[in-house]
Amino acid sequence: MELSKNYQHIANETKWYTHWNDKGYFNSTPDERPAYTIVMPPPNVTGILHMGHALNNSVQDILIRRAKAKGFNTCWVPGTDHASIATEAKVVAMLADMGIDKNTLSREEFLKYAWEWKEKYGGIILQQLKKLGCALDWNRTQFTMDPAYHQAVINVFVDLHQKGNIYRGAKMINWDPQAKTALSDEEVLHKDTNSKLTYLRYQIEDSDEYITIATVRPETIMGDTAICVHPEDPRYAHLRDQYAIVPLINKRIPIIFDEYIDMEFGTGALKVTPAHDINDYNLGQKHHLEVVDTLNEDGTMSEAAQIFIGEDRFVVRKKIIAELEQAGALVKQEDYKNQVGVSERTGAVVEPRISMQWWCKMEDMAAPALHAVMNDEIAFVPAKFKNLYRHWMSNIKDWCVSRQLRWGHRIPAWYAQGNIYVDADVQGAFEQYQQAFPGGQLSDLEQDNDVLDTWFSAWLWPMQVFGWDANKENNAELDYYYPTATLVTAPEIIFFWVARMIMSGYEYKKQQPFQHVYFTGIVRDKQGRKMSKSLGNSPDLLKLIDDYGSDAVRFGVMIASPAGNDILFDESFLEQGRNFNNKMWNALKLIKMWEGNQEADTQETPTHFATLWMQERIKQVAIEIEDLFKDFRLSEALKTIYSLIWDDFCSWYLEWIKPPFGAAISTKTLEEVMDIFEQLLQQLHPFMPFVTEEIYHLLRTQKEDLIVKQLPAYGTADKNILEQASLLKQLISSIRDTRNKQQLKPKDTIELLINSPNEDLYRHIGKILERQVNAPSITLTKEAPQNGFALVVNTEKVYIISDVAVDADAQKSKMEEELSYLKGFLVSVDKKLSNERFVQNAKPEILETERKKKADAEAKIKTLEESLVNLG
RNA sequence: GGAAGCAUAGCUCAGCUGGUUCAGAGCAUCUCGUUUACACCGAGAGGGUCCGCGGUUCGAAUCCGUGUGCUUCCA
Repeated sequence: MELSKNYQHIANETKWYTHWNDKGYFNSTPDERPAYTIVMPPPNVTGILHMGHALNNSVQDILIRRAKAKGFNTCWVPGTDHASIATEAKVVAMLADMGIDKNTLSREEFLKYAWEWKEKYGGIILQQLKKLGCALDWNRTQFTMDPAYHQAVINVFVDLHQKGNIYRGAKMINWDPQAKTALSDEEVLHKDTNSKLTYLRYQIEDSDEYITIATVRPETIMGDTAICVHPEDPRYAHLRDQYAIVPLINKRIPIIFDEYIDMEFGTGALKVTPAHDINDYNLGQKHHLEVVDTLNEDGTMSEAAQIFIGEDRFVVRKKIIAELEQAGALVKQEDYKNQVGVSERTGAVVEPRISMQWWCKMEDMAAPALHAVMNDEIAFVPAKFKNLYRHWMSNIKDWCVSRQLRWGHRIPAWYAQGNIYVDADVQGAFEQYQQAFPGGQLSDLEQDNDVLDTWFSAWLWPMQVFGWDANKENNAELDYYYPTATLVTAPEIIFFWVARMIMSGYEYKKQQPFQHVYFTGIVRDKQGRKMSKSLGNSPDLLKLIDDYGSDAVRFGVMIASPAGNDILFDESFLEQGRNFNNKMWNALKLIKMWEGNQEADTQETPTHFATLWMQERIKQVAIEIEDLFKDFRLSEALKTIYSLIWDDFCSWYLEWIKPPFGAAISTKTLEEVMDIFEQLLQQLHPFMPFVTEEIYHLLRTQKEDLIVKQLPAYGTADKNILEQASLLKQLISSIRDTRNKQQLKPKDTIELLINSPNEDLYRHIGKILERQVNAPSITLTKEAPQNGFALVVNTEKVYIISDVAVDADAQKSKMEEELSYLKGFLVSVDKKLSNERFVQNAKPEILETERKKKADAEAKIKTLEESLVNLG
């Protein structure tokens, strides 16, 4: 078969994904093997694949494929999240395009549109993950609004309510006036904003005196119910028990004193608006102030504002200034930078608002969850995120779980005659109601209109995907797959999701949901900016996969991204990955060429040392990789394999065994090189699954697929052979360097004389060395030749004789340079070794290496000096 | 205002438990090279006071403190 010039990724990727899938390699059912389970962080059903997903899912796929090769029964569960706010926003936008106002639709009508939208556009992202090669068990695909999932969520709500952990109450929450829903603290982003600090004067009642306050929200003055100053502020001490008059509406409000006030800020006097600021709210609670809510749910002024009723808060902020100025209340305005909270989903400026919501108490659930992470029952990778987690968990607040949306899990609470009945279904609620009111009718019950926070379903994910339900006995699947092995996610959702899954896991399974949490970094663009839709700086991932191949994309996102470190995405990483594909492809071509010209060889080939070395090298690297995987140092592992294949295998090994032009290769060597290549492909497979599987099968007929091939147990490598090879490499490099500097052409041959203390070694490496430096033969000698260019490699004295005139000064100065470096080096080593404290304190193996360094340096110095003497 | 992280070659970054076979990779630069695996390549080379300062230690890029700069999270 003719192999193409370069590796062609497009056809292969589809071919192999289909093959793996058809063979059922992705599917898992419990058996006698240990399980290795990962639940995929379910992307939003509205989502499309971006770089963050590529990184996140590459990591998971690597872990899964590696575990497969290690004999685990791997199970990777895909799914999507219904994403209340994000999805509802999309559906509302779609309706608007169709000329339909959401508010004119009944709940049922709206949900019909929403489900239609979900069926049509939702879950595209799962198809896209196939292009990335993800070994997901598609039979287990879940959606967080599937009927069983829904039931589990409802049951948890009811259960927590019965336990007294869920309650209804009016508190100040973050209100998104665009989506018209409550948000949790975690859903609010704080943005630096250029604002105006407005100074306003309020007249003191029954006097000509004024008190000046500073505010960034002049439109809220109608909601003022006090002015607050510091009790020790001499400027205002005389105002105790006085009242001030709110401009424009002439409302009488008390002047109160509280240490909360920062005397340095503004004028040291604060207008207190309990309905529209969390700090003011707390102050109001403390001083029993009236709460006047001057805003409607859509951010317009309410009746309570008395003026500007129905106009938007930001319009009013501008308009009111003119009126205040006319009324003589405006003192001045100055530029001011502050942080404004905006909704993570809609971008609208969030209003603090007092509102009746459902709350989940967190304190009790937080305790075991905190403990588990602190004592590494759940190990964070990297561990630095433990700090962040501890901080949040120790200051945890009750969780606002209700959202004023329609798309989601509707809260299972029914209202009748002023009472609330929480139950899994209306029938249950009705029974409760009848107990309280025996004559009550079913039609009296009205269900809560709100839905649950999306994370209130997501936090059950690792359990529910295996059929868990609070009202059901555990099942065999759950027992087998849970706790899951590793959760791979972004640090951004450590509170939203990770912490809450840990809490629900301990609450309901009395067990951690996962053993490790691997935090990926955030993918940024070249300038270090976060990739986002609004910036338009996320590359089109599917196009990149088409252009470079999935393997190259995986390589690109993995090569420079250790756990928890952000990655600055650069297309040159992908080029590197693509080139790597091609490198392996060409190695394959070379071997296939040899296959066409081979002959059985009974004798050991003169280059047999090469194979011996490569086999030991693989053992050495296999052990390194095993350790790296244990520590989740995946990018290090990839780098290690990359270098093993490119440098050791391609650059050294293949060149060493390459038969002379036109000559046949020994069948035995060919078998060995294929064995070796297969092992390398297997090590690389989790990172670059498609290209490795393809080459593996083209190399020779295989009984099984690489994806399911089990890793052999590797023993320890033979140190001697590794050292000998290292010397051989150094000899080759040094001699080539000399050839280069002597301006020798590749075709020019050289005569090589070597004065070596290890003459035996050259029986093994001599032939290789000759070929690699284009020397027809090597002469072992104890004499220095007259006309040779001398160089020293370790303790080998090498003389190169060629037709080119030798620049004796050049080689002399180079040797002297090296000699002085070595002497300096020897002094520092000697200094250490003669330091008693060092000898006493250092570990034995450190001492050993220092002694060896000393011996090596001395030997080298001796060799160099002898050579210098010979140079004259 | 509170907290965390980062600062290593021109660029993007590795460097685990402190010990010059760890100062490294890729890209970029320079020299040479198209003898049939690969120019998406090969052989070589150059390039860093490991942010400043102080400390711990026999020994620090690595640990501690501090300053500066950048980033992020929280309020």
